[in-house]
Amino acid sequence: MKTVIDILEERISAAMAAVTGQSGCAAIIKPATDPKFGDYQANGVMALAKKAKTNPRKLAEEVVKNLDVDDICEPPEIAGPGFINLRLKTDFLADKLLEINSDPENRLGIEKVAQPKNVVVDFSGPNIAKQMHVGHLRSTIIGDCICRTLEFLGHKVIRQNHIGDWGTSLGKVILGLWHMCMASKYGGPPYYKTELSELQACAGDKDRLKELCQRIRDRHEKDWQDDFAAVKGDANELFRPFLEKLVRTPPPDLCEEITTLYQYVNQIETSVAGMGLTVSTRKKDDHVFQYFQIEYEFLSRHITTMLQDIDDPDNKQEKDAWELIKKISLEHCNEIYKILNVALSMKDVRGESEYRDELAGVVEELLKRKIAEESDGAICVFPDGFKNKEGQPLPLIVQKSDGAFLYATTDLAAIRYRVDKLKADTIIYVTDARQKLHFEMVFAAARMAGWVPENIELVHVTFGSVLGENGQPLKTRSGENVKLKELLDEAIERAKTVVEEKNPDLPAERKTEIARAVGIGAVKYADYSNNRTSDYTFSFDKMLAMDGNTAPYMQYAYARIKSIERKAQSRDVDIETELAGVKSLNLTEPAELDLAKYLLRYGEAIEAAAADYRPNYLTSYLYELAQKFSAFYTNCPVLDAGPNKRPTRLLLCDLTAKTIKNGLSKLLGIEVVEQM
RNA sequence: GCGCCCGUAGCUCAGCAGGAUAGAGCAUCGGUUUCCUAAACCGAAGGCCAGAGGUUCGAGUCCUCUCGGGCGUACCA
Repeated sequence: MKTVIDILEERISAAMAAVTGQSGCAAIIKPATDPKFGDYQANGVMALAKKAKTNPRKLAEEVVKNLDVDDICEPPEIAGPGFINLRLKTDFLADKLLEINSDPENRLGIEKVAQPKNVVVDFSGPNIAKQMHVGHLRSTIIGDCICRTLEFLGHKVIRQNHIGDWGTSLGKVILGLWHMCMASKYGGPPYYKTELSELQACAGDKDRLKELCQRIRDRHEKDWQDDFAAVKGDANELFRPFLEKLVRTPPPDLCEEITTLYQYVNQIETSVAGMGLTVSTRKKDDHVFQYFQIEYEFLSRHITTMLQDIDDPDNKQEKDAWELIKKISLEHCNEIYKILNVALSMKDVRGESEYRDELAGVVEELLKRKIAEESDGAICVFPDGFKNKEGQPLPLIVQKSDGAFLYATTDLAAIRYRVDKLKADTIIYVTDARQKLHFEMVFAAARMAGWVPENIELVHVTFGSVLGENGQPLKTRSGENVKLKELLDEAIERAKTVVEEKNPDLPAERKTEIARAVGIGAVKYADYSNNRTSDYTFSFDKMLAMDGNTAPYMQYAYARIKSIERKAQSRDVDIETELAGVKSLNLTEPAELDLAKYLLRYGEAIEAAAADYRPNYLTSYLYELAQKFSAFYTNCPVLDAGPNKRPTRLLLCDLTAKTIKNGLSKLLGIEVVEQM
């Protein structure tokens, strides 16, 4: 079923073409700005008149004369400088609603696209060295919504969770695990926890900090010596056995611990920077270990290089640690995805490490084809049109002067994979706006290399930050990232309080269910309902409010309809039979007509949302629909309506419920509840 | 310095290809419950769309400049 806008666009464009003899006239149909002008308006005639240098009103008259919309609209009216105002016929409305009602596929009148595309969507992409935090929320849920919407429209969507599993942060966690091992031999509360807060506490006090760092370093050195004392080699004494045990039986809080360990190592490295402290480490030379002192702040980077040489059996402990971290972290991510109701699973994971064998080849090919060149020791691509501070060409660095590859390299390898292996027609990247320049350059480089033919579309879908009430990016009081799990738990907890208050008589199990749906729904809906390009202020109170454009309001509207259905059953009204038997509608009340017209516009909202990848077009539509339903609900009794009205009203209720459910649940991944 | 994004009601935000009198929600004030969930509905008030020029029959929307904010700008992701 075509959207009303599309039908009108077609008809009026055709009339415009007939009048002017030009093809490709745009009618520019929009919803009327005021109900008194009708339901839709055509704005295109004025622009056309301007081009043709004729009187717009006269042209509009000509167009209307050539226009055939009798089956859809009342006679069109010309108004103002040349608007064509269109009012839908009630019969047309009724027919369309009946058509939606009888759709066996239950698509609510939404057509699938004629030519489905292969769309790769790169989203979420958490770094597995850390737990997911609030910074991952937007990419994860906006990406999910994009996938769901495109899928609903009939495209083939390939989700790619490009997790961070190959960078320096992994070196930090591996080092962190070593600390965990060392701490275990001391007994008592692990030193890394106390030292982490100590380090944070004396961040401003240089002397104390220096003293503390020296102490940490000395203990580290002693531990290292102990670990290597017995057997010359590779941490055979303590770390290896510890790791093996950890892999066999990981403690339940290991994920939490990994986050702390990461923070600890990170904190040490920023604290000791420039202090000249060194510790022992080893390096492999022809399968023989060499021992040397390394600057403390570079230790984790050194470990990263060993990790990156993972296929060397001598680096088995790094490999084991890495695999363990990855497993634990992904379990955590999956738990979050499940809570968030995000359709992302292990099979969608294809992280940085998957491209590790291709990175050298990427650089090599770029060099061979003179697309990349060496500059200050680094291998760079200089795409046209990018300048640095001095106005010099800005490089996209694909290999650092120390030989390491960067995320630009990985992204290029990933693009090749997505084009060649996944056969993408469109690749969508859902990341925050700060990476705009990076992706512009990566896209440019990929095009230069000929890896992405012109007909393949590369899209960077950006979004703003989540801010706290202070207007700054949302952080905990101590300045850390807010863990997503904790944030979601709090949302559920707060929703629980409200359910408890509003509907204390429900069974406990039901209350828990509702609290989950409402709490998580509120967080997601609040995000979706904002324009994704702007920052937004996170507020539990606002997102959980019953009034306004919130998830609870939407869920409540749905629950009210379901309540009517339950009531109907108790009155022996068989809704299904009654709806299936509806052959004609009786739309008369303003609230009925208003709701009916709006139900037909779902497709417009989806199209707009999909075209610009903007979930807020969906929430706006759904909210307005729920408002129109609420007005209808208060003005038009359903079950007590006479036999000439009840089927019509039941149908309006049913289609509204289906639309809300489709929008919330299918497209936004927000659960609906039967009762609230 | 340069580039990108942003500045709309007291607050949080919409405004989709330039179109008719700029819209919601919160907060404020006032009304509605013998009737399907009042977690609701109806109404009032609230604005020189940051400022100044320009293009146009018409500008929140396009162009130029100014002011104010955010982000980015060679080896982090």
